[in-house]
Amino acid sequence: MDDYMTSLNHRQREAVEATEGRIRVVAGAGSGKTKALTCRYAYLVNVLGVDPANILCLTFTNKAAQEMRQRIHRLVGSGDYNDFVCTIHGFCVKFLRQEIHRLGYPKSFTILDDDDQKQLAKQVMEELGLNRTVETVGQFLDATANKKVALFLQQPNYIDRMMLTEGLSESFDSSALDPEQANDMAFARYLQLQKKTLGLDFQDLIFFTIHILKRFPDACQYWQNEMEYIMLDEAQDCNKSDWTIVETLQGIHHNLFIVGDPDQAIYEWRGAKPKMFIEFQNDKTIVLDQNYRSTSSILNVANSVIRRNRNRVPKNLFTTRSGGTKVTHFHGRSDEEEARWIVAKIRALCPPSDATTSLSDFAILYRASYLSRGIEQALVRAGIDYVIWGSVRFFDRAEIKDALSYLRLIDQGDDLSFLRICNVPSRKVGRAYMSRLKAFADHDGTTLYDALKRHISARELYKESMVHFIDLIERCRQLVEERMKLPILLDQHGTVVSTQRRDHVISDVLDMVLEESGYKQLLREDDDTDRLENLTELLQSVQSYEEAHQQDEVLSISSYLQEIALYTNMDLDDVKQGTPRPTANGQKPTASPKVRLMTIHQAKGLEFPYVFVTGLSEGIFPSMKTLRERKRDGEEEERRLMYVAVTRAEKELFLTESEGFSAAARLSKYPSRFLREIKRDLFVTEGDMDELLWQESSKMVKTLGLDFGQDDAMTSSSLPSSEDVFPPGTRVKHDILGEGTIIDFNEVRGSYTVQFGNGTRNIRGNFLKPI
DNA sequence: ATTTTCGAGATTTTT
DNA sequence: TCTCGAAAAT
Repeated sequence: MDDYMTSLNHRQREAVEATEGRIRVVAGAGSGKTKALTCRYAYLVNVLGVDPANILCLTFTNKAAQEMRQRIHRLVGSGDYNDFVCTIHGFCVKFLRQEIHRLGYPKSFTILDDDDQKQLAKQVMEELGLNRTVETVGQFLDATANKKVALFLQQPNYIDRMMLTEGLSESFDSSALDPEQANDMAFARYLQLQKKTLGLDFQDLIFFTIHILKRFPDACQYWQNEMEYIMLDEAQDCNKSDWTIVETLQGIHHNLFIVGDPDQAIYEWRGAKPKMFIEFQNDKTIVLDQNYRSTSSILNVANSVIRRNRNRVPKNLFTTRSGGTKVTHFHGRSDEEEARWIVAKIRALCPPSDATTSLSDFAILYRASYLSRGIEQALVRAGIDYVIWGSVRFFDRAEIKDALSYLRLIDQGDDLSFLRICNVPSRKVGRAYMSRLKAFADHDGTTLYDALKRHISARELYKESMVHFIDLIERCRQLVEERMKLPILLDQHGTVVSTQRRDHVISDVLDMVLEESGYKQLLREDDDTDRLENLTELLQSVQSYEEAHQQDEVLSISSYLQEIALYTNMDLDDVKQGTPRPTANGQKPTASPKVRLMTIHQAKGLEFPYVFVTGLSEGIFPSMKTLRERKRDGEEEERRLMYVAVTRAEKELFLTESEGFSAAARLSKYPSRFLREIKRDLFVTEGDMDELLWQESSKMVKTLGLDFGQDDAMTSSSLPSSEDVFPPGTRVKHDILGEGTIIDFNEVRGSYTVQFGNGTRNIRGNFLKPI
């Protein structure tokens, strides 16, 4: 601990020791922000003696929470304490498991993922006869989400009424409605169906938490009291509701420590409010601007990118490590050439025989996930191992969801899991059969599965395949019940002796249901080894869960399902118990080192020795769509994204783009403004580039009306970068006006007031040469 | 009534 | 690359 403290610089130390009150830390990229946070947590526990149960430490992603937990663990020692090191959603789940009974929900409420919501939406649309070509399921869900927000803002007590049967469950007759109303009917129906599943989506987790905090003062006070110290990471990416929760929770102790970087705010598109970080009422602000990550060559590029943003609090990152290899720009004649160059570069820097560099030192970043395609092809051709980081995530895979749905059906018998797997593998039930079954269920007021069980012998429903299906589910349920009755045996030391049969109940049931349902057979017939392997892995992860919770009274299918519910978009390795942890820079210990491909958003918070930022073309990055929809704000956020990308690099940075036609942007590709904004002498260009193309780009941008500069000084590369600001008194020469003296520099306009022989003029820097 | 097949279209970012 | 919907085949 003490060692750790001495390794901090004085600002970091100040942050660690500022435990009381409202503290804000502005932490630039690579300035040791996580170090300060984890160390502060350890300081609270080890030096102040605060109980970890009273510290809330909120992160932005599950991955970040995971890493934070591990680093804290190393500093604080073992113990079951890291309960409240989590994402905001993770906190809400913990909160709601304890408090949601106030709203009439069971504490075992489920969390609805995208697929579940789609399922619900489809059902609603089908019922109300909404044409899916007019409005897709996705659009329907977007609209529903928006309506939910509006409803919550206008009348948050709708949540109270959710559980009352009146209010939302009138019978729906869509025929006599005009389209406008039909939409609201669909919305109401959606809420009604959702309520029936006793499930909350991600947004509900937040809303329900806020609602309970507001409506039940005793609950609110309890939690305010518990949360003696609150830390909030990535505060610039929090939205209004996130802030509401955090500000409410700090209501008694007022110890709120927030960390963020307005220059890395890249989630405004989904409602983040970086302004709330900037305007945060605080007792003390600490700025961490010493960068420990990158060389100065890289940092100069980063600074010269971000200083173009007008809406920003000025801050310049610095490093004591000067020099480093100059940043390289590559211009390809086609996207294939761009990809080939990247691959060749990697080969050159990391020859197969070399032990000093590893393929895992390389990251290839892009604006949108579909851009990985071309690069992948080139990598495959060159025989370089790569992984696409966080693309198709383990728990998002169809076979995993199917398997978990079987488990959920056995445990809960709910409609959503039933709908997902009742015909997988095919039991020859289609739309017609399902609507008959639905009629039975509606009539009885039961779930689909219960209705099926009860009426299977009815003429309309009888089907041999379904008889088998029911039989299988029932046998699984019996097995679970039988096993759960077995007591946990402890010896005199309190250790578990013989729970074999009980321990493995979840994995045994899972195995049984996948085998006997014919699900595995289906995959074997398709020779789908990948998916079979995934199922094996799932089984193993269930087993390790069972082992980790051996002594737990609550070990059950539902506890397992609840545990993984929030981690559904993480890789299996992160969820598995007892697996090796990611290293400090977010790398996963993989058997063979691999180049990593990811979107810039996914790269946030990570660092790599060698970074390629690819697809730097107008319309792709910055993205045309963003520019069109959000104008200048959009452009500034894209620029911050560029800043994030650039600051990922430790040793060397490569910026690549190519000519050709961009299908997404529907136009020919030109070098991105973000490239053109960097001073030319900060990077070298490789590849065969026509200087004219470079010049053309800004014209092209202007014709499209997508340049948001307030005047020419901002759009062209004339804005002087900090290194070459002429101080007042400098003698300069102008081609036409002759020699003069700098009087002043106007930061906003990017121009100098110059005293010439015949009076003063405001002149932009690139028209002036020092004498 | 259900399943299969085929072609077209669309692709940001996350909890 | 993947998803979705419509038409053809069983």
